[in-house]
Amino acid sequence: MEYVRVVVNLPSVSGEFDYHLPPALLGRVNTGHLVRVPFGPQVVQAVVLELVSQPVVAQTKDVQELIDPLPVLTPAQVELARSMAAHTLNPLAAMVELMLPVGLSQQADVLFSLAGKPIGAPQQFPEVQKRLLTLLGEKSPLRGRQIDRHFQRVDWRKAAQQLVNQGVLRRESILPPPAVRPKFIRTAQLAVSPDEAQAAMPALGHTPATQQRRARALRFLVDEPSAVAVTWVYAESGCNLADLQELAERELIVLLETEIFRDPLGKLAARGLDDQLTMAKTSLTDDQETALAAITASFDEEKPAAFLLYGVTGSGKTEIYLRATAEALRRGKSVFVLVPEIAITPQVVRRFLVNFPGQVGLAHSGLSDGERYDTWRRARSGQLKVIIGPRSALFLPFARPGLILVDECHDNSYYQSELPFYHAVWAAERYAQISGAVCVLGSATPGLKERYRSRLAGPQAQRDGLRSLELPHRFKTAAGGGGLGDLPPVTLLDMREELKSGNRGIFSRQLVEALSETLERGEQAILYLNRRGTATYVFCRDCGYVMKCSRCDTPMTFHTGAVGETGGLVCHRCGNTRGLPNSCPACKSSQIRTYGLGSEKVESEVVALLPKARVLRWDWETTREKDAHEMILSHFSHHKADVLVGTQMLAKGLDLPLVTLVGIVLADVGLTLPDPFATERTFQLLTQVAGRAGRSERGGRVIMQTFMPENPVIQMAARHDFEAFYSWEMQNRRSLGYPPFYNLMRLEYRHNDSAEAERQTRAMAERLNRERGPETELIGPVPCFFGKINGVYRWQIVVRGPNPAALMNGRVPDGWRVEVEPVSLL
DNA sequence: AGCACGCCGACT
DNA sequence: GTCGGCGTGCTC
Repeated sequence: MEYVRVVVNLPSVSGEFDYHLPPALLGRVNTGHLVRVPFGPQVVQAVVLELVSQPVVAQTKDVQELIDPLPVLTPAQVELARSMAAHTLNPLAAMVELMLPVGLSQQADVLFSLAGKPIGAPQQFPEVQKRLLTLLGEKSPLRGRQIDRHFQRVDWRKAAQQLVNQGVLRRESILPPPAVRPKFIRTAQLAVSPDEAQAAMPALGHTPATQQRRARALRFLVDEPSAVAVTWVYAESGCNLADLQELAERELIVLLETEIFRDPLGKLAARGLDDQLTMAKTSLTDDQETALAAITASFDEEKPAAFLLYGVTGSGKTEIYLRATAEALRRGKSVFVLVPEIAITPQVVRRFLVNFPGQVGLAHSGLSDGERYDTWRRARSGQLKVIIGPRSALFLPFARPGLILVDECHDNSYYQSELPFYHAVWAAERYAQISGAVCVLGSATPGLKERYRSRLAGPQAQRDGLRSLELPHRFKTAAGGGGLGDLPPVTLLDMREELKSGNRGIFSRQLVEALSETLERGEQAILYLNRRGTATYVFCRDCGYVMKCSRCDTPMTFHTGAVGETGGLVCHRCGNTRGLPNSCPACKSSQIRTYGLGSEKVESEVVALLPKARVLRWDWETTREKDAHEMILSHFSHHKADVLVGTQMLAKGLDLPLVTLVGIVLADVGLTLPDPFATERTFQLLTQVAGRAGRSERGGRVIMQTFMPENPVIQMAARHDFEAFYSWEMQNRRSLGYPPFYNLMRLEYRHNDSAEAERQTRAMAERLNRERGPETELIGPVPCFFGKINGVYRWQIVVRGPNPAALMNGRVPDGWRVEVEPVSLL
């Protein structure tokens, strides 16, 4: 086995390449190792996929170097990466990249320097070349990426190449070393017995001041049983490094370099953790026992199962996660806990931290590269046993995964809707199969597809099924109190009637009344609106013209905070802003007004109607800053506000026991979108938000305002009737040929010129039509629903069939974005 | 990602 | 006649 098959770290290169192992590396390189290899004219990083005895090509180059003595990927991860690449049509390198910590994986670069050749009259060079020569005259050599910073939006590479051809510049391919490194601190430790140290104290320096300083340092170390950071010694004794070096010279102490881990949990732990969050001492309910027993039993099966844990809000899923985790740890296995967004699930995170102290790592976007790298390394070395985080947390390198939990598995944040496209729930299941782990998908509102899969029978169930576990009853939560009733009753409120009776406000009279009663009782309320901004549109009452973003063709939204004193318009696609128009751009009428409502508007209305209410707004706008989620949530849960006004985020699994009223300001939003998944998303959001009410013995109620009370989706959501919705929507999906009955693939083409985007898309449609089988059909080509983003036009084709991805022959055509099993067709 | 090879338009 | 545009294809 003197050859390796590698994937090179260039995200758009999809192939696998064979290299020869030089004698010095023989036996030291194996699957998962990170190496440096020559690739064409450049030097790049590569990850070893496998050892091979015979390369597929006659000529092979040598592996240059082993970058990290330990593998950066486990064999199971390599298999997962290959499996994901095949399923999503992404290049293998892009999947491997997901698994490497930022900073460790380095892209190749070029190094430019002056060749020392005398340059004639500099003015004979074009502008860009002159600038390059000046730059390199000041600082040389420079890496390509450093030069990039000096030339924004200017293509300097061609000019540089010309100078290289003329012999004025020299260039070489380089591979920068990893940008992250283990962090070390200097520590000191007593090297002699306390008595010996005591004896040495009088003669530690020539002057009394020096002697006393060194004696204080030594005395401090006598009291410290283990190595301490030198900065501590400095602080305690006023000594400096020279003093400690002198003490070390005399062999009274030793100076050490100790590796420390940048620990993102430091801040959390310092805040103190509630011990009421430990696993309930009380016994589980029968349903919980049954579910836990099934999961536990599966650990010891030859082929561990994938479960769908369907539990209504407050039914105690977290308790099962905790106990299943304990079981996995007892078996020496590690555990992944995937959550939609870590900032929104502080309770779940805390409970894991409290129950498994020192073994839990957090992975999320707020970490620095160093913290991320250290978390990754601690997972690799086995110091961490449990990882909690969003979809990317699945890719940390545990040697022996035993359990993969996906909380709120219906949540769309598990799908990465940008390149490279992938679904973390699919990956979690696949990874569990590969590594022999148990997979548990938990949700209060499982998706149609998961539910369908949990009800398969026979060989289909064998191949594609989920084992169903149900927690149909609400449970006494750790944070809650007494026994709980059923899900809260929902009142459907016909807003057309309100209009007819002269109420033109955004709240029905019943909702206002319920709000004020709730606050009088000292309880809390949530108002949910699936929108941001004060007004959805600015439109002309004379001609109907709607203000749109010039770059995106998307209606702009009014925000009081944007664009100066009076407020202005914001495009939520691209962030473009502009002021409010005084007259209609189309017909010059002055009757151009804001129309619609958003969370800002809801907030100000509540303040106007109930001046004493303390209102908090929680939406994308108010959570831009770091830790804003936690601050808003803790503020509200400590009852420092009475009403929480918010958008989508309210639907996630919050536990707010004082909330007894949920008002859904407009349930209709989302039901009219041209997307086969919009109905399901809306139903899930509505039921999730409704579930926020009455999470304690105080009970609760929901008021759902709508302009279409006869709409079956709204009615079923109001009844919490999952079963009815399931069969209703399954029938739709069946008759329209959508998942889970057929699979979809979405192809998108983007271009500055709309005609070109259309032309390309039509050409692709023709090709697909020629190659498709009779069971496969195309929807489109059509412009996307969001047809223009940031000045770029988008067209798409949706392919529907038993296996539409097969049409691509494993590759995405140049310039196309292809989504296999998309979660939205907008 | 680079870079080479390759085939069509405006210049020393 | 060449310089150079970027289309296509390859890198073990």
